[in-house]
Amino acid sequence: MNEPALIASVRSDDATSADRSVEIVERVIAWFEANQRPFPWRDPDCSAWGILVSEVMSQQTQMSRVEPKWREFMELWPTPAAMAEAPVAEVIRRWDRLGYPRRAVNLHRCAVAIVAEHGGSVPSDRDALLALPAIGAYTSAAVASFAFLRREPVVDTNVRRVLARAIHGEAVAWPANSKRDEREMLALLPEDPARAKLWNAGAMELGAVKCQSKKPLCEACPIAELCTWRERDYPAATEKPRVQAKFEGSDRQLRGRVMAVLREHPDGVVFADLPEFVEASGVPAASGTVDVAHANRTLQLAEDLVRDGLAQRDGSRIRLPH
DNA sequence: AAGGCGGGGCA
DNA sequence: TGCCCAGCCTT
Repeated sequence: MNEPALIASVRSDDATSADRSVEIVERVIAWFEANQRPFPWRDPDCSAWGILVSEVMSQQTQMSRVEPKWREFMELWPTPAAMAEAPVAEVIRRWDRLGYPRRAVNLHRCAVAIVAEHGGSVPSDRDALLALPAIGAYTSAAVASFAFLRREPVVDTNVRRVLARAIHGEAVAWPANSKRDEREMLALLPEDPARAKLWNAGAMELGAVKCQSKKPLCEACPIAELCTWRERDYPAATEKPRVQAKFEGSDRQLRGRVMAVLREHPDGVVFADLPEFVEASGVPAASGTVDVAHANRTLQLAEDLVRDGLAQRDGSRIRLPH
C-alpha cells in the first residue's frame, strides 16, 4: 500500500465519498423541506413539551397511530405542570391501547420531574433530558435538536437503515449501537443547527416513506443516484433477522388484557377475581371455568404490573396506581 | 449483548 | 401468519 498511485487512489476515493455524503445531505434536506408530512408536532409553534410527548409516543409506534392520541394529550395536558397534577391512573387510562403502557407511567414521571427539577420547562440540555425516565439516546437527541435547535445526532431505526443503504451499501443496518451510530451521524451533520435539524428529521422521514425496510421506493427517492446499495445492485442482507417471540398466547398479550381490565374498572377489582375478569374480557372462549394454571399466570403477571408501577394493590383489590 | 415489553397495520 | 414500527431498560 506504499505505492504513490494507490495512495492517490485512496485519497481520491475518500474525497469522492465525502462529496457524495455532502450531496446526500443536501438533497435529503431539500426533499424534506418540500415533501415532509405535516404532523402537528412539526408546527413551528409546537412547544418542547409537545415534541417530547410526540417522541415518547412514537417509540415503537407508527406516526399515523400517534397523531390522534397526541392531539388528545395536548388538549388534556398542554404543559408538563398540567400532566404532573393529574393522577397517573388517568394518564394510563387515556394512553389506552397505544401500547407499552409503561411509557404512560414514565411520561407522567417526566412531567413531575420537569416541574420539580426544571421549573416546569422541558430542559434543553442533552444530559438533563437523558436523566428523565423513558428518555434515552434517541429521544434526548430528538428533543434537543427539534425543540431547541441543538446540534445533536438523531439516530432511529429509519436513519440507521438509510445510512446502511445509502452510505454503506448494505440492505440492513447493523444492530443498534448508540455511540457508534451517533458518531457516524455526527460526521454528516451540517454545522448550522437549523440545517442539522432538517437532516435529522429528513433522514428519518426518508426511511419512513421511501427507504422502507421491505419495499423501498427507489424510483421516488431523492438520493437514488447517490445510493451505494443501489449502485451495487441491491445486495441482500448477509445476516439473518432475529426471530421475535410469538405474541398470540404470550405473557405480553395477557399483560395487555389485565391492563385493559384495570382501565375499564376505575375502582379496580378484587385481586383474586382478576382471572375471571380477564377471561370474560374476551379470551379464547373455552369452558365457563377458569383454568387454574391460567389463573395463576394471570395473577403472577398482575404482580409484575404492580412491580413495574402499572398497577397498585389496594387492600384486597388491584387497580391503576394513584 | 440479549430479551422483555403492546398493539395495530399491512402484505 | 409474519414483519414492522421516530426505543428504553434491565440483566
